[in-house]
Amino acid sequence: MHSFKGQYEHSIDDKGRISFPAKLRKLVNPDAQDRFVVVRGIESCLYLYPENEWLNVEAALNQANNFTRAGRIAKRNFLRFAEDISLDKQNRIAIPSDHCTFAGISSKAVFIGMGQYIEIWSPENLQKADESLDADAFEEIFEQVMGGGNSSDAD
Amino acid sequence: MHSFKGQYEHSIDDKGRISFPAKLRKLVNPDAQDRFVVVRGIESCLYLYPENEWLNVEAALNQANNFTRAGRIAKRNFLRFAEDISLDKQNRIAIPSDHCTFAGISSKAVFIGMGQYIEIWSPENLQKADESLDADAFEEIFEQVMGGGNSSDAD
DNA sequence: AGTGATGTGGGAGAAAGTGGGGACTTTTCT
DNA sequence: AGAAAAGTCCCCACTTTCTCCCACATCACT
Repeated sequence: MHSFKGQYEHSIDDKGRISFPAKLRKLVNPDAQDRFVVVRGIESCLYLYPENEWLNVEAALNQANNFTRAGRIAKRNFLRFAEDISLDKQNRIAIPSDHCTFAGISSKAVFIGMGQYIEIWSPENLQKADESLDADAFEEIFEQVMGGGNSSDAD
Repeated sequence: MHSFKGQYEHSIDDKGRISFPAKLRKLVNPDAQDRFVVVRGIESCLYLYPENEWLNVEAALNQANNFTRAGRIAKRNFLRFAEDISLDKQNRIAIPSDHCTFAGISSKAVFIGMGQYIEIWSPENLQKADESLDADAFEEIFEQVMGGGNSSDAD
């Protein structure tokens, strides 16, 4: 019931607000309604977690040991770029400016449903990522990811 | 539900006061509201614990065995540099000057939410720490942590 | 075509961050 | 001991940022 999918491009106004796509909003778990966490993604994009999904991430981070160097680094570099945001009465979110800069987002942003979370891209970066991925590589990656679990593929 | 996250840079005035970030303040447990403990961190930064979290630290330290060298050292070097501080009516804290010296903090300071506690860095030291962080190693840690958090991907 | 939901823009008020003055306490120096 | 210096805490004030609210245009559906 709450698996995000689809792609939606919206514009950003002068105050840094973006409409949250209505179709995605309908998929958000009611427990988390209006409450999200944005965090820097691995590629040049942002991840948006509804609160209920974020709790899983936090649980994983809390297992990192604060008194080992690797544990602290992991935690610090993940949490420092995470921030709570929520929808306003018009179902918009305001993305912190640091995060916009990181993701190269200025006047438009693309939401991509990714199952448990949502990615936010600048159109330019998304296009670059698309271009750097040729069709063969995509097929290979797809096989690698899906091949194992998909037994109907075998015969 | 009160897990600190985010990164906020604030300036320090002539009297040594720093605004405590509003977004972090909203995450402080109401039991501890306004009351904190600063302590020297392991890297060149300070740790800031809300009172309720500090009690857990104290409890852990009290379990350290006083009759082992490691136990004594851990306890001594943590407690000796710990100090109570609290927010003033404008939600500012005054960091003791020797703590500032230790962390190299002069005109600006960066707060980093670390889950149960908060780190305070000088911008310079933080940047140094960032530069010494190997990007590939971090990505590996990142995937490891995130992979664990996304266990609900299975269904 | 009408109606309601959705995406976009702007104005006003509230909140956050910053700086400084003044009263009071504590420390230090002669 | 007494005075000067430093530190602490409260109040006030200003600027910037955020957020709430209203308005309007567009789209989708019946």
